[in-house]
Amino acid sequence: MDAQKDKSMEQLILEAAEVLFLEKGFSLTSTTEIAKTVGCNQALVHYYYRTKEHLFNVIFEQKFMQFFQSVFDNNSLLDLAFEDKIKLIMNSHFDMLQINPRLPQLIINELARQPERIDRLKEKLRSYPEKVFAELNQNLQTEILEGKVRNINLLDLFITIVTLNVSLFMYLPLMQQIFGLNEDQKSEFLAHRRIENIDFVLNSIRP
Amino acid sequence: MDAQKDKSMEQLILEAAEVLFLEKGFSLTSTTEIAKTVGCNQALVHYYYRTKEHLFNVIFEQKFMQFFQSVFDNNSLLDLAFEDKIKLIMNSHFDMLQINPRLPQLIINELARQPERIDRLKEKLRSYPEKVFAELNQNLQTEILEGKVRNINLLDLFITIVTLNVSLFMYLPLMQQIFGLNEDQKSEFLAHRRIENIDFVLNSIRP
DNA sequence: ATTATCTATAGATCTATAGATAATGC
DNA sequence: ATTATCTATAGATCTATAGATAATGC
Repeated sequence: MDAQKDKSMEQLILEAAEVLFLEKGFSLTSTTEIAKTVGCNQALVHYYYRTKEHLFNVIFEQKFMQFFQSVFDNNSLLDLAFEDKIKLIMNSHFDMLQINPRLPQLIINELARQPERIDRLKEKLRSYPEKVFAELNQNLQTEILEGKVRNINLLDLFITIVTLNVSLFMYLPLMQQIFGLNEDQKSEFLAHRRIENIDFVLNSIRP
Repeated sequence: MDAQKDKSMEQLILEAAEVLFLEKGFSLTSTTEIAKTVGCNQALVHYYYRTKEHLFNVIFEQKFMQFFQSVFDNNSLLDLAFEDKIKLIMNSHFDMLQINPRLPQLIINELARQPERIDRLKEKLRSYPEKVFAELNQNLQTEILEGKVRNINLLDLFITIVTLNVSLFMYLPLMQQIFGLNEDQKSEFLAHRRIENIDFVLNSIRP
Protein backbone atom coordinates (compact mmCIF):
# COMPACT_ATOMS: atom_id res chain seq x y z
CA MET A 1 0.00 0.00 0.00
CA ASP A 2 2.53 2.57 1.11
CA ALA A 3 4.97 1.16 -1.37
CA GLN A 4 2.69 2.86 -3.90
CA LYS A 5 3.22 6.22 -2.25
CA ASP A 6 6.38 7.05 -4.19
CA LYS A 7 4.66 6.51 -7.51
CA SER A 8 3.22 9.68 -8.94
CA MET A 9 -0.52 10.17 -8.98
CA GLU A 10 -0.28 10.40 -12.74
CA GLN A 11 1.14 6.89 -12.84
CA LEU A 12 -1.32 5.51 -10.29
CA ILE A 13 -4.23 6.84 -12.30
CA LEU A 14 -2.86 5.21 -15.43
CA GLU A 15 -2.49 1.88 -13.68
CA ALA A 16 -5.93 1.95 -12.11
CA ALA A 17 -7.43 2.92 -15.44
CA GLU A 18 -5.70 0.02 -17.15
CA VAL A 19 -7.12 -2.48 -14.69
CA LEU A 20 -10.62 -1.06 -14.95
CA PHE A 21 -10.66 -0.63 -18.71
CA LEU A 22 -9.48 -4.21 -19.17
CA GLU A 23 -12.07 -5.47 -16.75
CA LYS A 24 -15.11 -3.56 -17.92
CA GLY A 25 -14.26 -1.89 -21.20
CA PHE A 26 -14.34 1.77 -22.11
CA SER A 27 -17.96 2.69 -21.67
CA LEU A 28 -18.63 0.88 -18.40
CA THR A 29 -15.63 2.50 -16.75
CA SER A 30 -16.12 6.04 -15.46
CA THR A 31 -13.46 8.58 -14.57
CA THR A 32 -15.27 8.83 -11.25
CA GLU A 33 -14.58 5.17 -10.59
CA ILE A 34 -10.95 5.47 -11.67
CA ALA A 35 -10.50 8.35 -9.21
CA LYS A 36 -12.18 6.42 -6.43
CA THR A 37 -9.90 3.44 -7.02
CA VAL A 38 -6.82 5.62 -6.84
CA GLY A 39 -8.12 7.63 -3.92
CA CYS A 40 -8.09 11.05 -5.53
CA ASN A 41 -10.87 13.26 -6.82
CA GLN A 42 -12.33 12.87 -10.28
CA ALA A 43 -11.04 16.18 -11.62
CA LEU A 44 -7.48 14.99 -11.26
CA VAL A 45 -7.99 12.27 -13.82
CA HIS A 46 -8.90 14.97 -16.31
CA TYR A 47 -6.08 17.22 -15.16
CA TYR A 48 -3.50 14.62 -16.21
CA TYR A 49 -5.23 12.98 -19.15
CA ARG A 50 -7.62 15.65 -20.35
CA THR A 51 -10.41 13.33 -21.55
CA LYS A 52 -11.43 9.80 -20.75
CA GLU A 53 -10.99 8.96 -24.41
CA HIS A 54 -7.40 10.20 -24.40
CA LEU A 55 -6.55 8.27 -21.26
CA PHE A 56 -8.00 5.20 -22.90
CA ASN A 57 -5.99 5.74 -26.06
CA VAL A 58 -2.72 5.81 -24.16
CA ILE A 59 -3.50 2.48 -22.55
CA PHE A 60 -5.02 0.89 -25.62
CA GLU A 61 -2.17 1.64 -27.98
CA GLN A 62 0.43 0.39 -25.53
CA LYS A 63 -1.50 -2.80 -24.93
CA PHE A 64 -2.15 -3.37 -28.58
CA MET A 65 1.55 -3.14 -29.37
CA GLN A 66 2.25 -5.68 -26.67
CA PHE A 67 -0.24 -8.04 -28.22
CA PHE A 68 1.16 -7.49 -31.65
CA GLN A 69 4.75 -8.03 -30.63
CA SER A 70 4.01 -11.29 -28.91
CA VAL A 71 3.22 -12.71 -32.32
CA PHE A 72 5.43 -10.72 -34.67
CA ASP A 73 8.54 -9.91 -32.68
CA ASN A 74 10.48 -13.10 -32.46
CA ASN A 75 14.08 -12.45 -33.36
CA SER A 76 15.07 -15.69 -31.75
CA LEU A 77 13.42 -17.53 -34.63
CA LEU A 78 16.22 -17.05 -37.11
CA ASP A 79 17.73 -20.49 -37.55
CA LEU A 80 14.86 -22.73 -36.59
CA ALA A 81 12.87 -25.16 -38.67
CA PHE A 82 9.43 -23.89 -39.60
CA GLU A 83 7.71 -26.21 -37.18
CA ASP A 84 9.85 -24.96 -34.30
CA LYS A 85 9.17 -21.37 -35.26
CA ILE A 86 5.46 -22.02 -35.03
CA LYS A 87 5.94 -23.61 -31.64
CA LEU A 88 7.86 -20.59 -30.39
CA ILE A 89 5.38 -18.09 -31.75
CA MET A 90 2.46 -19.95 -30.25
CA ASN A 91 4.13 -20.14 -26.86
CA SER A 92 5.03 -16.47 -26.89
CA HIS A 93 1.48 -15.58 -27.87
CA PHE A 94 0.08 -17.81 -25.16
CA ASP A 95 2.36 -16.30 -22.51
CA MET A 96 1.18 -12.82 -23.36
CA LEU A 97 -2.45 -13.90 -23.19
CA GLN A 98 -1.93 -15.51 -19.83
CA ILE A 99 -0.74 -12.15 -18.50
CA ASN A 100 -3.46 -10.17 -20.31
CA PRO A 101 -6.40 -12.53 -20.58
CA ARG A 102 -8.99 -9.85 -21.28
CA LEU A 103 -6.99 -7.91 -23.82
CA PRO A 104 -8.38 -9.58 -26.96
CA GLN A 105 -11.93 -8.87 -25.90
CA LEU A 106 -11.04 -5.25 -25.28
CA ILE A 107 -9.38 -4.96 -28.68
CA ILE A 108 -12.33 -6.50 -30.50
CA ASN A 109 -14.88 -4.39 -28.66
CA GLU A 110 -13.06 -1.11 -29.00
CA LEU A 111 -12.18 -1.58 -32.66
CA ALA A 112 -15.86 -2.26 -33.25
CA ARG A 113 -16.82 0.87 -31.34
CA GLN A 114 -14.32 3.01 -33.23
CA PRO A 115 -13.35 1.55 -36.58
CA GLU A 116 -11.26 4.66 -37.39
CA ARG A 117 -8.81 3.38 -34.85
CA ILE A 118 -7.90 0.49 -37.13
CA ASP A 119 -6.42 2.85 -39.71
CA ARG A 120 -4.39 4.65 -37.08
CA LEU A 121 -2.94 1.35 -35.91
CA LYS A 122 -2.19 0.31 -39.47
CA GLU A 123 -0.20 3.50 -39.96
CA LYS A 124 1.68 2.96 -36.77
CA LEU A 125 2.70 -0.56 -37.75
CA ARG A 126 3.81 0.51 -41.22
CA SER A 127 5.15 -2.29 -43.37
CA TYR A 128 6.40 -4.23 -40.40
CA PRO A 129 3.82 -7.04 -40.50
CA GLU A 130 4.39 -7.58 -44.21
CA LYS A 131 8.11 -7.80 -43.66
CA VAL A 132 7.87 -10.44 -40.97
CA PHE A 133 5.30 -12.25 -43.00
CA ALA A 134 7.43 -12.28 -46.14
CA GLU A 135 10.40 -13.68 -44.26
CA LEU A 136 8.39 -16.43 -42.64
CA ASN A 137 6.73 -17.24 -45.91
CA GLN A 138 10.03 -17.69 -47.68
CA ASN A 139 11.05 -20.18 -45.07
CA LEU A 140 7.70 -21.93 -45.34
CA GLN A 141 7.90 -22.25 -49.13
CA THR A 142 11.33 -23.83 -48.86
CA GLU A 143 10.08 -26.43 -46.42
CA ILE A 144 7.03 -27.14 -48.53
CA LEU A 145 9.32 -27.82 -51.50
CA GLU A 146 11.45 -30.07 -49.31
CA GLY A 147 8.31 -31.98 -48.37
CA LYS A 148 8.65 -31.13 -44.69
CA VAL A 149 5.41 -29.21 -44.48
CA ARG A 150 2.05 -29.59 -46.19
CA ASN A 151 1.16 -26.96 -48.80
CA ILE A 152 -0.61 -24.43 -46.61
CA ASN A 153 -1.33 -20.73 -46.77
CA LEU A 154 0.59 -18.72 -44.18
CA LEU A 155 -2.22 -16.24 -43.55
CA ASP A 156 -4.67 -19.06 -42.91
CA LEU A 157 -2.21 -20.62 -40.53
CA PHE A 158 -1.84 -17.34 -38.64
CA ILE A 159 -5.56 -16.85 -38.36
CA THR A 160 -5.87 -20.34 -36.97
CA ILE A 161 -3.09 -19.82 -34.44
CA VAL A 162 -4.32 -16.50 -33.11
CA THR A 163 -7.85 -17.78 -33.10
CA LEU A 164 -7.15 -20.92 -31.09
CA ASN A 165 -5.18 -19.14 -28.41
CA VAL A 166 -7.29 -16.03 -28.13
CA SER A 167 -10.62 -17.83 -27.99
CA LEU A 168 -9.40 -20.01 -25.21
CA PHE A 169 -8.90 -17.00 -22.97
CA MET A 170 -12.08 -15.39 -24.14
CA TYR A 171 -14.16 -18.40 -23.15
CA LEU A 172 -12.17 -19.22 -20.07
CA PRO A 173 -14.30 -17.35 -17.50
CA LEU A 174 -17.34 -18.95 -19.07
CA MET A 175 -15.94 -22.46 -18.95
CA GLN A 176 -14.62 -21.89 -15.48
CA GLN A 177 -18.12 -21.22 -14.25
CA ILE A 178 -19.79 -23.92 -16.32
CA PHE A 179 -17.46 -26.65 -15.17
CA GLY A 180 -16.93 -25.10 -11.74
CA LEU A 181 -13.15 -25.03 -11.99
CA ASN A 182 -11.03 -23.81 -9.09
CA GLU A 183 -7.74 -21.97 -9.65
CA ASP A 184 -5.67 -25.16 -9.79
CA GLN A 185 -7.98 -26.84 -12.23
CA LYS A 186 -8.00 -23.70 -14.31
CA SER A 187 -4.20 -23.65 -14.53
CA GLU A 188 -4.20 -27.31 -15.40
CA PHE A 189 -6.80 -26.78 -18.09
CA LEU A 190 -4.79 -23.91 -19.55
CA ALA A 191 -1.58 -25.92 -19.57
CA HIS A 192 -3.45 -28.72 -21.27
CA ARG A 193 -4.94 -26.46 -23.92
CA ARG A 194 -1.63 -24.75 -24.60
CA ILE A 195 -0.22 -28.11 -25.66
CA GLU A 196 -3.44 -29.14 -27.36
CA ASN A 197 -3.46 -26.00 -29.50
CA ILE A 198 0.16 -26.43 -30.53
CA ASP A 199 -0.36 -30.10 -31.30
CA PHE A 200 -3.42 -29.25 -33.25
CA VAL A 201 -1.61 -26.79 -35.44
CA LEU A 202 1.52 -28.90 -35.91
CA ASN A 203 -0.65 -31.86 -36.80
CA SER A 204 -2.44 -29.83 -39.40
CA ILE A 205 0.70 -28.66 -41.23
CA ARG A 206 2.31 -32.07 -41.55
CA PRO A 207 2.50 -33.34 -45.10
CA MET B 1 -42.07 0.53 -44.64
CA ASP B 2 -45.84 0.37 -44.55
CA ALA B 3 -45.63 -3.38 -44.64
CA GLN B 4 -44.41 -2.94 -41.07
CA LYS B 5 -47.62 -1.15 -40.10
CA ASP B 6 -49.55 -4.31 -39.35
CA LYS B 7 -46.95 -5.49 -36.89
CA SER B 8 -47.66 -4.46 -33.35
CA MET B 9 -45.57 -1.77 -31.70
CA GLU B 10 -44.58 -4.35 -29.12
CA GLN B 11 -43.08 -6.48 -31.86
CA LEU B 12 -41.44 -3.56 -33.64
CA ILE B 13 -39.77 -2.48 -30.42
CA LEU B 14 -38.47 -5.99 -29.89
CA GLU B 15 -37.03 -6.14 -33.37
CA ALA B 16 -35.40 -2.74 -33.20
CA ALA B 17 -33.93 -3.61 -29.82
CA GLU B 18 -32.50 -6.82 -31.20
CA VAL B 19 -30.73 -5.02 -34.00
CA LEU B 20 -29.34 -2.34 -31.69
CA PHE B 21 -28.31 -4.68 -28.89
CA LEU B 22 -26.48 -6.91 -31.34
CA GLU B 23 -24.79 -3.93 -32.91
CA LYS B 24 -23.72 -2.04 -29.82
CA GLY B 25 -24.27 -4.25 -26.82
CA PHE B 26 -26.41 -3.64 -23.77
CA SER B 27 -24.85 -0.58 -22.23
CA LEU B 28 -24.30 1.46 -25.38
CA THR B 29 -27.91 1.01 -26.44
CA SER B 30 -30.45 3.30 -24.79
CA THR B 31 -34.20 2.89 -24.60
CA THR B 32 -34.35 6.39 -26.06
CA GLU B 33 -32.53 5.18 -29.15
CA ILE B 34 -34.71 2.09 -29.47
CA ALA B 35 -37.80 4.30 -29.35
CA LYS B 36 -36.38 6.68 -31.92
CA THR B 37 -35.60 3.81 -34.27
CA VAL B 38 -39.14 2.49 -34.01
CA GLY B 39 -40.68 5.95 -34.17
CA CYS B 40 -42.48 5.96 -30.86
CA ASN B 41 -41.73 7.69 -27.57
CA GLN B 42 -39.34 6.28 -25.02
CA ALA B 43 -41.97 5.56 -22.38
CA LEU B 44 -43.59 2.99 -24.63
CA VAL B 45 -40.52 0.80 -24.54
CA HIS B 46 -40.91 0.61 -20.78
CA TYR B 47 -44.67 0.15 -21.04
CA TYR B 48 -44.21 -3.11 -22.92
CA TYR B 49 -40.95 -4.38 -21.46
CA ARG B 50 -40.80 -2.69 -18.06
CA THR B 51 -37.03 -2.33 -17.85
CA LYS B 52 -34.22 -2.21 -20.35
CA GLU B 53 -32.67 -5.20 -18.61
CA HIS B 54 -35.83 -7.24 -19.03
CA LEU B 55 -36.14 -6.35 -22.69
CA PHE B 56 -32.56 -7.41 -23.14
CA ASN B 57 -33.14 -10.71 -21.36
CA VAL B 58 -35.95 -11.66 -23.70
CA ILE B 59 -33.72 -11.11 -26.70
CA PHE B 60 -30.61 -12.59 -25.19
CA GLU B 61 -32.16 -15.86 -24.10
CA GLN B 62 -33.83 -16.40 -27.43
CA LYS B 63 -30.60 -15.70 -29.29
CA PHE B 64 -28.53 -17.84 -27.00
CA MET B 65 -30.81 -20.81 -27.58
CA GLN B 66 -30.48 -20.31 -31.30
CA PHE B 67 -26.71 -20.38 -30.97
CA PHE B 68 -26.82 -23.43 -28.79
CA GLN B 69 -29.13 -25.38 -31.04
CA SER B 70 -27.02 -24.75 -34.10
CA VAL B 71 -24.36 -26.92 -32.48
CA PHE B 72 -26.34 -29.35 -30.36
CA ASP B 73 -29.58 -29.93 -32.24
CA ASN B 74 -28.74 -32.11 -35.14
CA ASN B 75 -31.19 -34.96 -35.35
CA SER B 76 -30.18 -35.57 -38.90
CA LEU B 77 -26.87 -36.94 -37.64
CA LEU B 78 -28.14 -40.34 -36.62
CA ASP B 79 -26.63 -42.74 -39.10
CA LEU B 80 -23.59 -40.85 -40.25
CA ALA B 81 -19.94 -41.65 -39.77
CA PHE B 82 -18.26 -39.50 -37.13
CA GLU B 83 -16.40 -37.46 -39.69
CA ASP B 84 -19.61 -36.63 -41.53
CA LYS B 85 -21.30 -35.65 -38.29
CA ILE B 86 -18.53 -33.18 -37.60
CA LYS B 87 -18.92 -31.77 -41.08
CA LEU B 88 -22.65 -31.31 -40.58
CA ILE B 89 -22.29 -29.72 -37.18
CA MET B 90 -19.66 -27.33 -38.41
CA ASN B 91 -21.77 -26.30 -41.38
CA SER B 92 -24.84 -25.77 -39.24
CA HIS B 93 -22.82 -23.71 -36.79
CA PHE B 94 -21.32 -21.69 -39.59
CA ASP B 95 -24.73 -21.01 -41.15
CA MET B 96 -26.04 -19.66 -37.87
CA LEU B 97 -23.03 -17.42 -37.47
CA GLN B 98 -23.41 -16.07 -40.96
CA ILE B 99 -26.93 -14.94 -40.04
CA ASN B 100 -25.91 -13.66 -36.57
CA PRO B 101 -22.31 -12.58 -36.96
CA ARG B 102 -22.22 -10.42 -33.84
CA LEU B 103 -23.96 -12.84 -31.55
CA PRO B 104 -20.85 -14.49 -30.07
CA GLN B 105 -19.40 -11.15 -29.09
CA LEU B 106 -22.66 -10.19 -27.42
CA ILE B 107 -22.76 -13.47 -25.52
CA ILE B 108 -19.18 -13.15 -24.31
CA ASN B 109 -19.60 -9.53 -23.27
CA GLU B 110 -22.90 -9.96 -21.50
CA LEU B 111 -21.89 -13.11 -19.67
CA ALA B 112 -18.84 -11.21 -18.46
CA ARG B 113 -21.01 -8.30 -17.34
CA GLN B 114 -23.46 -10.59 -15.52
CA PRO B 115 -21.92 -13.91 -14.57
CA GLU B 116 -25.12 -14.90 -12.69
CA ARG B 117 -26.70 -15.29 -16.06
CA ILE B 118 -24.54 -18.33 -16.76
CA ASP B 119 -26.21 -20.30 -14.00
CA ARG B 120 -29.65 -19.38 -15.25
CA LEU B 121 -28.75 -20.63 -18.71
CA LYS B 122 -27.31 -23.83 -17.27
CA GLU B 123 -30.60 -24.51 -15.52
CA LYS B 124 -32.53 -23.86 -18.65
CA LEU B 125 -30.45 -26.30 -20.66
CA ARG B 126 -30.71 -29.02 -18.00
CA SER B 127 -28.92 -32.23 -18.87
CA TYR B 128 -29.44 -31.74 -22.57
CA PRO B 129 -25.82 -30.91 -23.46
CA GLU B 130 -24.54 -33.93 -21.55
CA LYS B 131 -26.98 -36.21 -23.34
CA VAL B 132 -25.96 -35.09 -26.81
CA PHE B 133 -22.36 -35.25 -25.75
CA ALA B 134 -22.62 -38.76 -24.40
CA GLU B 135 -24.25 -40.00 -27.60
CA LEU B 136 -21.63 -38.43 -29.80
CA ASN B 137 -18.88 -39.69 -27.59
CA GLN B 138 -20.09 -43.26 -27.83
CA ASN B 139 -19.96 -43.01 -31.56
CA LEU B 140 -16.51 -41.46 -31.39
CA GLN B 141 -15.11 -44.18 -29.15
CA THR B 142 -16.34 -46.87 -31.53
CA GLU B 143 -14.62 -45.21 -34.45
CA ILE B 144 -11.42 -44.76 -32.46
CA LEU B 145 -11.41 -48.48 -31.71
CA GLU B 146 -12.03 -49.21 -35.38
CA GLY B 147 -9.02 -47.06 -36.19
CA LYS B 148 -11.07 -44.61 -38.24
CA VAL B 149 -10.36 -41.64 -35.98
CA ARG B 150 -7.34 -40.61 -33.94
CA ASN B 151 -7.68 -40.88 -30.17
CA ILE B 152 -9.01 -37.41 -29.36
CA ASN B 153 -11.01 -35.87 -26.55
CA LEU B 154 -14.49 -34.83 -27.61
CA LEU B 155 -14.59 -31.72 -25.46
CA ASP B 156 -11.32 -30.50 -26.90
CA LEU B 157 -12.66 -31.12 -30.37
CA PHE B 158 -15.78 -29.09 -29.59
CA ILE B 159 -13.81 -26.21 -28.19
CA THR B 160 -11.70 -26.18 -31.32
CA ILE B 161 -14.70 -26.25 -33.62
CA VAL B 162 -16.64 -23.50 -31.90
CA THR B 163 -13.47 -21.48 -31.55
CA LEU B 164 -12.50 -21.64 -35.19
CA ASN B 165 -15.89 -20.65 -36.49
CA VAL B 166 -16.75 -18.04 -33.90
CA SER B 167 -13.43 -16.25 -34.06
CA LEU B 168 -13.68 -15.94 -37.77
CA PHE B 169 -16.81 -13.85 -37.45
CA MET B 170 -15.46 -11.94 -34.53
CA TYR B 171 -12.40 -10.82 -36.45
CA LEU B 172 -14.18 -10.40 -39.74
CA PRO B 173 -14.95 -6.66 -39.49
CA LEU B 174 -11.36 -6.13 -38.47
CA MET B 175 -9.90 -8.11 -41.35
CA GLN B 176 -12.33 -6.55 -43.74
CA GLN B 177 -10.97 -3.12 -42.92
CA ILE B 178 -7.31 -4.19 -42.73
CA PHE B 179 -7.36 -5.89 -46.11
CA GLY B 180 -9.93 -3.51 -47.57
CA LEU B 181 -12.33 -6.23 -48.67
CA ASN B 182 -15.53 -5.38 -50.52
CA GLU B 183 -18.72 -7.42 -50.07
CA ASP B 184 -17.83 -9.93 -52.77
CA GLN B 185 -14.36 -10.49 -51.46
CA LYS B 186 -15.78 -10.86 -47.99
CA SER B 187 -18.20 -13.59 -49.11
CA GLU B 188 -15.40 -15.31 -50.93
CA PHE B 189 -13.17 -15.14 -47.89
CA LEU B 190 -15.93 -16.58 -45.71
CA ALA B 191 -16.62 -19.42 -48.11
CA HIS B 192 -12.91 -20.14 -48.19
CA ARG B 193 -12.58 -20.15 -44.41
CA ARG B 194 -15.65 -22.33 -43.96
CA ILE B 195 -13.92 -25.04 -45.95
CA GLU B 196 -10.55 -24.29 -44.39
CA ASN B 197 -11.96 -24.71 -40.88
CA ILE B 198 -13.65 -27.99 -41.71
CA ASP B 199 -10.53 -29.30 -43.44
CA PHE B 200 -8.47 -28.22 -40.53
CA VAL B 201 -10.58 -30.13 -38.05
CA LEU B 202 -10.98 -33.23 -40.19
CA ASN B 203 -7.26 -33.27 -40.81
CA SER B 204 -6.60 -33.13 -37.11
CA ILE B 205 -8.81 -36.10 -36.19
CA ARG B 206 -7.42 -38.50 -38.79
CA PRO B 207 -5.43 -41.35 -37.31
C1' DA C 1 -63.65 0.16 -20.00
C1' DT C 2 -59.48 -1.20 -21.38
C1' DT C 3 -55.40 -0.80 -23.75
C1' DA C 4 -52.04 1.98 -26.29
C1' DT C 5 -49.57 5.99 -26.72
C1' DC C 6 -47.97 10.50 -25.29
C1' DT C 7 -45.87 14.48 -22.41
C1' DA C 8 -43.39 15.75 -18.56
C1' DT C 9 -40.35 15.03 -15.05
C1' DA C 10 -37.63 13.09 -10.94
C1' DG C 11 -33.48 11.28 -9.82
C1' DA C 12 -29.24 9.23 -10.98
C1' DT C 13 -25.38 9.10 -13.49
C1' DC C 14 -21.29 10.94 -15.93
C1' DT C 15 -17.75 14.12 -18.34
C1' DA C 16 -15.38 18.20 -18.43
C1' DT C 17 -14.16 22.67 -16.76
C1' DA C 18 -13.63 26.86 -13.70
C1' DG C 19 -11.76 28.52 -9.91
C1' DA C 20 -9.93 27.88 -5.03
C1' DT C 21 -6.33 26.03 -2.08
C1' DA C 22 -2.36 23.29 -0.92
C1' DA C 23 2.35 21.56 -1.94
C1' DT C 24 6.77 22.04 -4.15
C1' DG C 25 10.90 23.94 -6.40
C1' DC C 26 13.69 27.64 -6.91
C1' DA D 1 5.91 30.78 -9.37
C1' DT D 2 4.57 26.62 -10.75
C1' DT D 3 2.44 22.39 -10.31
C1' DA D 4 -0.75 19.31 -7.93
C1' DT D 5 -4.95 18.60 -5.83
C1' DC D 6 -9.54 19.88 -4.35
C1' DT D 7 -14.60 21.61 -4.40
C1' DA D 8 -18.37 22.86 -6.97
C1' DT D 9 -21.05 22.88 -10.82
C1' DA D 10 -22.87 23.17 -15.78
C1' DG D 11 -24.72 20.51 -19.15
C1' DA D 12 -25.67 16.22 -21.21
C1' DT D 13 -27.26 11.86 -20.90
C1' DC D 14 -30.31 8.08 -19.49
C1' DT D 15 -33.95 5.06 -16.99
C1' DA D 16 -38.20 4.68 -15.03
C1' DT D 17 -42.59 6.34 -13.61
C1' DA D 18 -46.85 9.32 -13.04
C1' DG D 19 -50.49 11.07 -15.12
C1' DA D 20 -52.92 12.86 -19.41
C1' DT D 21 -55.00 11.77 -23.83
C1' DA D 22 -56.11 8.97 -27.77
C1' DA D 23 -57.61 4.53 -29.86
C1' DT D 24 -60.06 0.21 -29.56
C1' DG D 25 -63.30 -3.48 -28.23
C1' DC D 26 -67.48 -4.54 -26.42
